[in-house]
Parts: sequence; C-alpha cells; structure tokens
Amino acid sequence: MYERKTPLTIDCGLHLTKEVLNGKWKPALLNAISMDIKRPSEMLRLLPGATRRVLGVQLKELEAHGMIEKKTYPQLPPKVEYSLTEIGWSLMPVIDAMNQWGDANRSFLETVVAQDPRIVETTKSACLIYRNRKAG
Amino acid sequence: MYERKTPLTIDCGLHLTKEVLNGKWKPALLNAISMDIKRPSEMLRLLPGATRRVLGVQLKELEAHGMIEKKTYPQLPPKVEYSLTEIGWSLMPVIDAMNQWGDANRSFLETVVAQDPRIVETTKSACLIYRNRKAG
DNA sequence: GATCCATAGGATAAATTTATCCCTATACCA
DNA sequence: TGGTATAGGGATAAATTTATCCTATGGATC
Repeated sequence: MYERKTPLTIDCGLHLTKEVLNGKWKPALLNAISMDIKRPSEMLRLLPGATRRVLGVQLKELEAHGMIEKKTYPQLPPKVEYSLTEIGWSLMPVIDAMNQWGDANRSFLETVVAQDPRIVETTKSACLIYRNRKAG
Repeated sequence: MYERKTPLTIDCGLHLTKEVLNGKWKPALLNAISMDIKRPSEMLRLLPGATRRVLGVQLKELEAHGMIEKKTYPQLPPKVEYSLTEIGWSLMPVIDAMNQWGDANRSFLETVVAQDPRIVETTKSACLIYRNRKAG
C-alpha cells in the first residue's frame, strides 16, 4: 500500500475538514447519499465522469473516516447500501454551503475557472440530479 | 506552462466551489486575509508548513479566480497586500462552516484521520492564529 | 562586501491522486 | 453458452499538485 511521505497537516478545523473532503468525488458522494442515492451503481450513474474504481476507493475512505456506513446484503448479485452517519449528517450543512455558493455564482465561476490558460476542456456531465434531501 | 489533460468537471456548484478551494493552503489563505493578514510574508509566518513558493502560486490562482485582489506598492523591498473581493467575502461563510465543523469535531477527526494506515506522521504547525474577522 | 528583507517566478524533482485495465464471484436471462 | 448486473480490489500508468532549489531586485545594516 502507498505510504504517505509528507506529514499530514491537521492543525486547524479547516485542514481537518479539507482532509475529509479531499477527493474529487467525495462531496458529490456525500451529497448523493444524503439524497437517498445509496447504492454504488446508482452513484456511478449519477456521476458519469467517475469510474467505478475511484468511487469505490473514495467511498471506502469516507467510511474509514466515519462519515458513512456500509451495509452489505448477502445477495447475488451483490447489494450494498451506504448511509450517512451522525457525524456525516453534521457535515451536510458544509456541503450545502459549498453547493449553494457555487450555484449562486455559477456563471462567474464558470468563466474565471475556465479562463485558466492551463485548462483545455471542461465537462458538465456529472451531478446532474438534484433532489430533495432525504430526512436525516 | 503545464497544461491540463483531463477535462475539468464544473457541473454543479459543489465542483465549482471545490475548484476554487482546490489547493492545500487556499482555505487557510482566504481565512488569513479575512483576518487582515494581508502580506505574503505574514501569511508565510502564519503557515509554517507552507513554502513561499506554494503560497505565491496559490495566491496567484485565488487572484485569477477573482477571490482576492492584489495591491503592489512600488517600494523596495517590495510590499504587496491582498484583500478579499466581494465574491471572496461571499465565500467566507463556506470557509467558516468548514472551520467550525472541523473544530467542533476535532478530537474525533484527528483520530480517524490519523488512523489511516497510510499516514506516518502528522503536523499541527500551521494555522495557529485565530483572530477576529476584519470588517468586510 | 556580505547578508537580510520582501516579492516573483523558472526549472525540476518528488509526492500524491486519478485513470485504466484486468480479474474475481454468482445468479439470471436469452 | 454467452452476456448482464453488482461489488471489490490488485497492478500500473498517467495526471496533477507540492516541494526544493535557484536567480533577480535595491536599500538597509553589520
């Protein structure tokens, strides 16, 4: 297994939160689970830009960090459902704040972000579904 | 210059916000500037884990994304001051939410984050200063 | 004259994260 | 038999981000 070589910075709340959300799809996954999209295959369909592999890895990390719980059904084909833990739910206001700020400033952000000369291409293929939040 | 090879995902607010905050020190820098720590040298002292180089790069990106403004004083030695733009200020509630959630769950998070077998070492050397928010 | 201050940024190495590809297992369906 | 669905995860390549090191500026200070 890969072993980190640089000390992880966990000084302030900001860095701790950043570490938990550190992963391309983690906020989107938490958001999806909060909206009752609980099976990996559903998440994969919801986030076409992601691969099964990455989602699996990031779900595992979220689970290891205590944000989500995994329930495996002894069935075939396999069935797995994830749900937010209590602390996972407590993180949702942060996710919501990020989501809302980004949406509220969408046109501006799309412009400045895409203006970056390093960026050649952008995609809007993911996170297309917005639903009501499942009752926690 | 480095050119991105993978399309940037900018579908939902979540990803847009993530892109703006994408950088090890960006949330901490925004937080610092909001607390009237406006000169790069001050930020460097505040964040001992960071190098001058990285802070410079990330400040430049924040500026390019319109979150901060740079004022250069024609002096020697050079003097530069950063300040939050209007949209930068509007992002502070998100930063605050991250900061507060992380602080509120500090002991739990320090445990689970450090439990990761990939992690060999952690550091708490940065973000040590908390002050009152400068009036926006 | 050497050194430090404060800032900017080039060049390159190293670290870390993502992407790709592949294989496992089993029930069901045509 | 062959393909589909569902989930897990190894191995490795590629992409991206950070870290290191170095050069430049001009005045002040030792």
